[in-house]
Amino acid sequence: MKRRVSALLAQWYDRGHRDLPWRRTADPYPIWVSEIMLQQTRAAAVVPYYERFLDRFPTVDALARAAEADVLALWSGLGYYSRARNLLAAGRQIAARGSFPRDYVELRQLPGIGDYTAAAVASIAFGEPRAVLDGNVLRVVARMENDPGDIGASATRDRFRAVAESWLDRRASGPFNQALMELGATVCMPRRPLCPECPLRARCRALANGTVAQLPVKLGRIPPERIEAVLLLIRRDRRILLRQRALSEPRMPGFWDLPSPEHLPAVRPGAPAGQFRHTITHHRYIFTVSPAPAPARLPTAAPFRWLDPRDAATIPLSTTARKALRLAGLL
DNA sequence: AACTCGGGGTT
DNA sequence: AACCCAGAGTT
Repeated sequence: MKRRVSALLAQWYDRGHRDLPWRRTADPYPIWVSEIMLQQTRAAAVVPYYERFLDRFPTVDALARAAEADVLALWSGLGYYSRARNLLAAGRQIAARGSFPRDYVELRQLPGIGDYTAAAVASIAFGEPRAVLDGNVLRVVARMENDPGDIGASATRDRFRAVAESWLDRRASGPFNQALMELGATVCMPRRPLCPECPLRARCRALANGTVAQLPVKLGRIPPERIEAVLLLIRRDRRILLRQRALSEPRMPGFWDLPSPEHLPAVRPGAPAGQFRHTITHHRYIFTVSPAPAPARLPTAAPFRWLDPRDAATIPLSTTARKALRLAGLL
């Protein structure tokens, strides 16, 4: 007697799963916010940001009225800041329109909502029968089917999506999708998966073939690039000199950061106070933090301001600046 | 299809 | 040091 994948998943999920805050609501707005924060970000890292964000912006109208700098300040440290900008832009579209999008097609048109997020919100909030395809699902499908296709290739994704859709419980798509992702996150993990505990082990072709550890296949990895840079720690009384990144800069436009020597050529950096590492995608930065005397006059080419570290949570401050201030014992 | 996102936890 | 995470936008 072969039971459906969805039945095996549902029984396993109902026996116990992580208690995540966005699973306690049926309101599409917080579900949407959670899905944006969860893009390329682990659930455990999202939880405190999610709580703070919804405390500050409890409704889509409250979000729509917010200043972008305030949204970015709450996002500061979570990374991938275009998510926050797109979230705000989409929230303003929704508020202007007067109603929350009601299905996958409408959701998919909003900035920051791609195939995954549209399917996730549509299924979890509205019960629409859409299968999600995220990193967890790709891994579970690759192993269940023992499929060595490159998960970065569109042909593989189309094939895997068809499998997920064939499993989908159309009457309970939200719980089904969450159960499948939960399985990938807590049992069918990238390394050292817990196959003996897996509710799908009897149907897993990779387990039967002994190829679990080789799946999924992901080709075309980019080698990391090492970049060294200096951050200047310039103090006046209790305050620290910050420089705002230009709106035209590709990375983190509008964010406040510590200045570097190229921004203040007249300043002579002192002996380093320390170093820290910072990684994003394939860039590995090594920052040296150097105290320096305040310049007699600040250049006018870039906007500067003085920050009392106690106000650090109120502005969009880069994580590198936070790390530097923490290293210096100022935060 | 390739590339980028100035994160960060886990192994 | 890899690996990769409830991905999306741009070129």
